[in-house]
Amino acid sequence: MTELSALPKFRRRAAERPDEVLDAALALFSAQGFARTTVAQVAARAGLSKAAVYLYFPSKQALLQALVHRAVASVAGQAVGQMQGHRGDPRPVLAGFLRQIAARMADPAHAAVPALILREAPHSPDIAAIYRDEVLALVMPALTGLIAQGVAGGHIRPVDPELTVRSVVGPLLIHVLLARVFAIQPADGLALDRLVENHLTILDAGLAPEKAAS
Amino acid sequence: MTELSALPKFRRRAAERPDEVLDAALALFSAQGFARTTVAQVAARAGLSKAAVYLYFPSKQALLQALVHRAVASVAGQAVGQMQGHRGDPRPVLAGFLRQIAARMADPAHAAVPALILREAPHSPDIAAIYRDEVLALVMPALTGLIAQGVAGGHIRPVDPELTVRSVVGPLLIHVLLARVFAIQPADGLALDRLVENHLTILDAGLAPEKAAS
Amino acid sequence: MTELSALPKFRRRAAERPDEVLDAALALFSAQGFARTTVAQVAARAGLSKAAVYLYFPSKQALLQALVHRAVASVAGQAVGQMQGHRGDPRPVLAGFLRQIAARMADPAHAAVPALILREAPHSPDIAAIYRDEVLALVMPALTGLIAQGVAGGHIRPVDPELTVRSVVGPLLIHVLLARVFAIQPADGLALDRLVENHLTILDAGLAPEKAAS
Amino acid sequence: MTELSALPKFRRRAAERPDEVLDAALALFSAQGFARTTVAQVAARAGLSKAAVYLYFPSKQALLQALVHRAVASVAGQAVGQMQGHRGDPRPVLAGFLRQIAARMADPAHAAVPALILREAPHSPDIAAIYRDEVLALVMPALTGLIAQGVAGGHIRPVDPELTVRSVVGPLLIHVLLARVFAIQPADGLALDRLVENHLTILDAGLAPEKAAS
DNA sequence: CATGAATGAGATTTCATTCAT
DNA sequence: TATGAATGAAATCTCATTCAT
Repeated sequence: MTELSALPKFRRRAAERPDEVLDAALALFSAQGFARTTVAQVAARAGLSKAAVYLYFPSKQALLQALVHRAVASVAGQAVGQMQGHRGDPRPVLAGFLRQIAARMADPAHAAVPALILREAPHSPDIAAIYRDEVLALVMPALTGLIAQGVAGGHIRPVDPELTVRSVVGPLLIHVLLARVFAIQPADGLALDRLVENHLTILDAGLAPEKAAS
Repeated sequence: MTELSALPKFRRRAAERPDEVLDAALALFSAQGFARTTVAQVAARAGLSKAAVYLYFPSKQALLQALVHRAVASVAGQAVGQMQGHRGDPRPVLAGFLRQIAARMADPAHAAVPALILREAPHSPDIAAIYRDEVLALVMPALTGLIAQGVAGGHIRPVDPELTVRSVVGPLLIHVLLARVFAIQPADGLALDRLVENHLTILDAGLAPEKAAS
Repeated sequence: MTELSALPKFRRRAAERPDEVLDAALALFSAQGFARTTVAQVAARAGLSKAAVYLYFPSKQALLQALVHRAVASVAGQAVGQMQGHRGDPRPVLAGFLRQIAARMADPAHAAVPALILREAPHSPDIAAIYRDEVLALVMPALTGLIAQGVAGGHIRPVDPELTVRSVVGPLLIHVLLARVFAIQPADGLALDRLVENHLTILDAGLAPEKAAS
Repeated sequence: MTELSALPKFRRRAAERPDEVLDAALALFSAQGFARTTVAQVAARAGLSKAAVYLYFPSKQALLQALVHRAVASVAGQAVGQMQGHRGDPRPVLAGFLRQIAARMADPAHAAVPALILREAPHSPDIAAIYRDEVLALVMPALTGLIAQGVAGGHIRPVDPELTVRSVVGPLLIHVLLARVFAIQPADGLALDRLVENHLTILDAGLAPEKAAS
């Protein structure tokens, strides 16, 4: 499967192993759910014995946590930076942000973890916490602040910044959810680009300050 | 225990039993997830023996299906009727629709089933199918049609009706999801009303036809 | 396996089952030790499935506890009664007590539980506690009190009552231990009677008050 | 690699290693029992890798055997010598022997092996055999012979020498067992000295030849 | 209609042991 | 000599499901 000679049993490459195991786990957890996936399946997919999985992760639950951690690391920071210091009309920044998320969601591998979290979080408070603390706690306030600043500067209509965040990102997320969970999507496929542009049209006008009528 | 005649001890009301079982199942599935709930727990909560559950439902999976069926039964029809024949600006109808959903979501009992479905659907194509066929397949086209008609009549901006549906309902659904899954909500609680009104403000302007300037 | 017709699978007699399981467990734990005995072995010996064992006992450890409890119930009371109110020379009572224990120890079934406890107690504080609290805490003070009263009344030499208890019962217990653990015993078998009588000879003289020589 | 020169960090003294492993094993087996102790724990405590343990001992069971062997090595000879050729009243020799054992038992490190053996012997005939053959087979006959000679010489009462051995050593052993297993001991601690002296008082009188009354 | 008793088939986790380096 | 990596074989415990009553 790799290269050179075929070493049947022992392969001894510890450094890569944990990641391989997490890859296998992600694929299976996403496809079947955490509870329905057995450690044996993860091991088999990673090309290891069950016991070897426990060499790297102390429990099945730890596997899930490590998985989420790995996926979540670095996700938030990128986007937040751009918003932090922004002054002026927030709409271009919001547009950029949505397009960025859309690009990420287009890759099923990236969409898999949030989907997994959405399903497992209710039963695993720790899983929910990881995502809440490492992603949402950073991104949501940044968005809220961005909008608040826009309102203050008169660049956008006087809306509730915190609630408006939902109006900004909700449509994109629901679009992906509908497609992934119920296979409900436009005839020409996921059409994320079109979805984003259509939504931005509405958002742009929806947030525009009232025309100071004469 | 319920009706008129006093048969307090020897209650043998066969007709209500299945519903009681489903009530128990819903509560438990919602709280712990389908896979983590045992038939024994459902039976205990319904005040029956495990075997009795199998008297009414042939399997644990059937329990879930029946549950979803029951919840979904009449949900769609109500809303669809109002949209079906509407002519003119769709925005008031959309507003009414959102307020209706919001009212329903405010009751945790009503929000439970969609949340459950969201989590179980990926692993149970049949569950996804029930919801898709009995709810989404009715509501989504109705909304799409309503918007298309609004565009055609010049009441709203020329948007893609199918994609705009996401912009209409997404914010509300994401709001509830954030609150339920990650406990992320405004300081003053779920604030569904405020969310809807804030969103409608944006939506109203966002969908408004371009001012024919000059 | 039992009587009448051969009912291959279901036997339905719940009342006797727990005791049958405990019997099986005692036999196996005694022969192989607790850690080396599997629940599967216990189940097989009791003529049940593994799962059925868990129907009656929530864990393997609980099996051990129930076992000890059952064996220990009522053991202490009998002997203690005779000592409680005794006045006068304690030696006949001690002799009776030792003969009673010896008779009990002659039956391997009775000796098994103390032997088991001796081995498992160090790792299972709860097991040690059961025996300590339900047997030793009753018998040892009774013996101590009996001897103290004998000393006070001048019937026996002024010995330390608490320590003398060891001199009374130690030889018998060590004899059984040597035989069971190392198969070290007289040529003619366990010879419990001879052991007790020989020990009583020594004890009788050993405890006798000093001849108040003239 | 080993010799003279000071290599404080890079210590590679192969010769001591097996003993260090046995030390670790003894501590752990005593504290947790053989079955509950893992080879990994032993290795960790000895500051080695698991595999290194297998370099010195072919199996976990061999570890236990070596342990017992080492502990047992010189134990017996000392005491036996004194008894072998004794002529005259055996009681002073018995007293010396008991005091010697008591002194040894006062050190938990010395008491650990017999306690361990007591627990593991029933499941490991080889372990029982080591102790039986290398300790008991020497000490018990020596004690028996000593007593027999005392009886023959009229120094002590005509008792059964083999059984009387139990009366001599049993109390001491039971005292230690009660303390170790059930934490049952005098208020002022293990009090081994007092126990021995109290027991010797009884034993002295108990073995004394009948007063040739007139 | 209802249930107590029972189980087969697994799931997670552990651990003594081995081997390439 | 020493070890990190790996595993086969088991052990405990769970659970959906069945059947005699």
